[in-house]
Amino acid sequence: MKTATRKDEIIAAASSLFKEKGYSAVSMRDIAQEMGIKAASLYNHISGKQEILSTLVLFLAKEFTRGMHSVMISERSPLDKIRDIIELHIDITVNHSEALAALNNDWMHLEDQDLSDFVKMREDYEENFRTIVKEGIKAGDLKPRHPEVILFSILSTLRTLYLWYQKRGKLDVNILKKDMVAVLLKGIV
Amino acid sequence: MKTATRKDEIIAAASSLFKEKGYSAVSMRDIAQEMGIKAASLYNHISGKQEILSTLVLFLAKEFTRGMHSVMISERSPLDKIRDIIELHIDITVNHSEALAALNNDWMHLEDQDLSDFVKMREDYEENFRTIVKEGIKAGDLKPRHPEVILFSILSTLRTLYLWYQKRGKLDVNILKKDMVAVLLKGIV
DNA sequence: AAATTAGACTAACAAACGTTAGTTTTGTGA
DNA sequence: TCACAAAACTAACGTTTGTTAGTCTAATTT
Repeated sequence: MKTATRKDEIIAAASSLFKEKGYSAVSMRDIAQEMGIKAASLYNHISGKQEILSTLVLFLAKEFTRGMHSVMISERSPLDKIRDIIELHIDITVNHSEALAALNNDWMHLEDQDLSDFVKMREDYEENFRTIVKEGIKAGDLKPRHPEVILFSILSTLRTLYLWYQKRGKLDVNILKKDMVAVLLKGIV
Repeated sequence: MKTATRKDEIIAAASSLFKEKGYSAVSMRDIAQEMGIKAASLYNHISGKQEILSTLVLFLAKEFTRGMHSVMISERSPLDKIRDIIELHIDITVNHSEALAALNNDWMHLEDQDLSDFVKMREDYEENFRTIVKEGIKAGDLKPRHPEVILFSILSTLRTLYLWYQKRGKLDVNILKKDMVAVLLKGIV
């Protein structure tokens, strides 16, 4: 557990502001004020506003990519893989709830290589998920519904979880996982 | 069916840009360019950027509020009311898919009275939904799960539907409703 | 034909933006 | 105590921002 550098502190402060107002509505002066310093001082630690965003977003994108990869190479059933993906999202949400807003809402403000890297990772992630869903249907694990609707309903719930997790007073992670898996897989009626 | 005024055209152009980059990242010059005119000309039709946002967001918020109200006063079962709410979201998504991005992501840039009006409507909407879910559980219509988790999983799926609706080539509305109700209520396994 | 109006235009404004340059302060190790 | 590096500062830059004022044009109304 290495100590947080000044750069990490800036990124954390920025995350919090991005979550409230979005990347474009947050100025370097806002971030500096949150840190108790002047805007120009930020440049002793980071190269610019864009670096804050890309550090934030690409870190999380890689986290999801890595998680999906280990699910893919596991020998578990399609249904269990979906359970694992749900838990992956919950784990990342619990550990990085501030930064997830930027991942979801501000990725389009990335530039050049960072943007195309991100889009690639996101597309691959969805494609892998889609494959698992299709395998689940073929194997009879899942009901024979349109894979796209299943994929969408699970993914949009998981992607917006960060919005609720904080508001509802940080529920216990294991209870959350249990409830979430139950509702998403078995429905409510 | 009254014809679209120039103001309506501006709001439509702005919606499309807001959806792509968010309210703060879109300039009046961007909107003007989309219309093929100069930024200053926009002010012959609207009072400012803020009016575009509030027109957009409050219109939709009222649409949801009105829809929820007619569901509430109906004499249907809690389960049927939830079905109706799902269909309400799908109808609004199909008819206003561009504007929904601003509702979801840019409402916090509203000012003063508009902001507090919006927040009130949104809170009331969620509270009404929550009440229906609780009644459904009490009546035995729904499984006895935590109402908050049910509410969250349905609502976050419905709220992000606009993102998928366009990407997946505008599916048929009735099929979409059927699939959606099935997946959200009965689960996938 | 004259008058009115809707809707575009150019030019400019003050404020806020991200960022740079150069300087001063602060804390650490020799 | 001195030297050095880390990290703050002030001041300013060129751009972009939302918006206003005033003007011109083309269509519609009288």
